[in-house]
Amino acid sequence: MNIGEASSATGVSAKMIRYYESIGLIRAPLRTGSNYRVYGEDEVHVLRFVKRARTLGFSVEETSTLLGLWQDKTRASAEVKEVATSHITALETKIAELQGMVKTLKHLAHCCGGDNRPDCPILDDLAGEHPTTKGH
Amino acid sequence: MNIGEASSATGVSAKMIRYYESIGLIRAPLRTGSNYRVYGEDEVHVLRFVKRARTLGFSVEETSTLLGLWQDKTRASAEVKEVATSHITALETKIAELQGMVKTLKHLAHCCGGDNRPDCPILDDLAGEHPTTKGH
DNA sequence: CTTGACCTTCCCATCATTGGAACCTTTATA
DNA sequence: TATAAAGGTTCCAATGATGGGAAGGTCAAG
Repeated sequence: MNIGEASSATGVSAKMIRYYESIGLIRAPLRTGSNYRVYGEDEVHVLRFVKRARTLGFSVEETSTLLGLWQDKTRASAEVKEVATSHITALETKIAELQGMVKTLKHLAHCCGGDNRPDCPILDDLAGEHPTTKGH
Repeated sequence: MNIGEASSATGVSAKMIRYYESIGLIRAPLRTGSNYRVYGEDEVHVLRFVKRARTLGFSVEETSTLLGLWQDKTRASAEVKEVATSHITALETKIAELQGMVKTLKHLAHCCGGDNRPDCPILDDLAGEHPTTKGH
């Protein structure tokens, strides 16, 4: 299997497969006489693992840790759970942050006429004048 | 006011002030004879506008648009509302995405013993074996 | 044997921000 | 007044994850 086939078998682009190899996330595969990368089932399995972890929002660094734990037969599940739960916490922090932005923006958009007049509470807020918070 | 004072007056780092100037988001200020940037109240006001917009998650590009609308006395508030609401939509899409990740991870973490045994549903899921979804 | 699809390496761009080097200016202190 | 600290200046590089593209080698089918 060459890189293009491995790519379509895993959903990881050929570009990214080479990148993951270059940063040491995955091991360099064997090459053909004409320098083509050759992938087998094991490599595809690793790539799918990486793909899934990335889809779940783990960074490449975290994915590397998880990959190490996966390949370590003696690891404790507690270690994995620790990585996962701290990732959950980070995601929830991010979500709360975004929700705060949405809340503020929705309030401003609600107060904004959205018409042809130049008065705009959104811009007023951005400018640091807060007339919308007074009368509401 | 030099760049350091403008920075502490607005919460925008001196580095970023120079950057915003270099990409044309803000105008280049006057300079002293010794080439120091000089800021006045107007510039500080603009910087605060930028800071607020960035805090609300608008990209620099969007911030630039909003800044243009702010400085355009004849603009319609509808234009501003359009920028804001499409940003809200983007934020909500991102939130939903992150919530999906959290949901999956919480499910996996819940199924994971978190003990000293090597069995780990989280890794099993990442590896593409889905035993947790069966018995649940 | 040519064509087109694939592979290789290498460099560049993104987005917003930070860090640092090398150097100049201003201010405070000994 | 000499000097040191704190600030300014420009320029270059890195981050994280990915995409784009050029220049060139290789493989398959027609």
